[in-house]
Amino acid sequence: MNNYSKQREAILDVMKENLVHPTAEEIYHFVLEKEPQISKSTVYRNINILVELGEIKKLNMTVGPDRYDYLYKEHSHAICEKCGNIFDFYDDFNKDKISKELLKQIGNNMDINSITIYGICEDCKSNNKK
Amino acid sequence: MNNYSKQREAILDVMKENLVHPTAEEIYHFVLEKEPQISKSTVYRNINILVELGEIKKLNMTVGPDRYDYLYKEHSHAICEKCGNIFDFYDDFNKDKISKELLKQIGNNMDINSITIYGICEDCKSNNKK
DNA sequence: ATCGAAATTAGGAATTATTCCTAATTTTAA
DNA sequence: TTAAAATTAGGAATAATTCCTAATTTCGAT
Repeated sequence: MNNYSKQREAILDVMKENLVHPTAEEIYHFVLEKEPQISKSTVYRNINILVELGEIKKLNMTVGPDRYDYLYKEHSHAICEKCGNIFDFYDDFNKDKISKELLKQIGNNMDINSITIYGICEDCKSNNKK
Repeated sequence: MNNYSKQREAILDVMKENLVHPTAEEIYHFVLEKEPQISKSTVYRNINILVELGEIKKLNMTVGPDRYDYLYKEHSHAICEKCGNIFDFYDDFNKDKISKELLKQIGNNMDINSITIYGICEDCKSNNKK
């Protein structure tokens, strides 16, 4: 794994141009405009490779399919569990502190990749239908 | 939604007895021992209801299907993105502080349900095959 | 540049995870 | 006790993703 292909480059370009946390399906449609005969399996395979290479991040969603984010700058995410909206934010609670706390509590020295806050956003709270 | 049924009670019992973050499929198999003719759709439907009622929590996984956790006590999760292991831990960085930070940065007063740390655990770091 | 090995591709089949549908049964509450 | 509302089992349908294969592209050593 790691040979050049214009398909993989087109996918990464799409991720750089669209900072909107697209799903795999959405990435596929964006890429189709650059590479009209790319196949969906190629898109899925390369998304996984790019995640593994650390070029993009996978966002695990509560509602709907997973989403992806290009890491132009280190940041965290707050995700609404009702509407699925994703809010980027820049945290100041540092990883070192959490890292030490994890080691103390679970006895496992994890490398932290990201911190995600799950909750209910303001709009969903006021549009409360329950 | 909210009538008593022994099926739903059996699912909640399974969640209370198995603090191992099971998948929906695993919950189905555990429940089968109590309710041998329960159907998988009933399990899925009730899992979703119990999540909505706040009795159990859905854990969004990077690898594999989603997992569920009975909330015997408020806690956070650290999830290994490689092996899928879930570590429960009790954080001391309080929600209020993060809440205020979110409001300041994204201008949205979210209710925080949970904080999840995604990373790579010690075992996966040392068994590094890359 | 040329050639063989390794990696990647398109396209579609297969698989996995979950939701939806329907008629029958169970629960509720008046 | 009874009718309305909720829930169920079972299976079909859908959604999301991975797998398979033969053809093509890329790479690296000449």
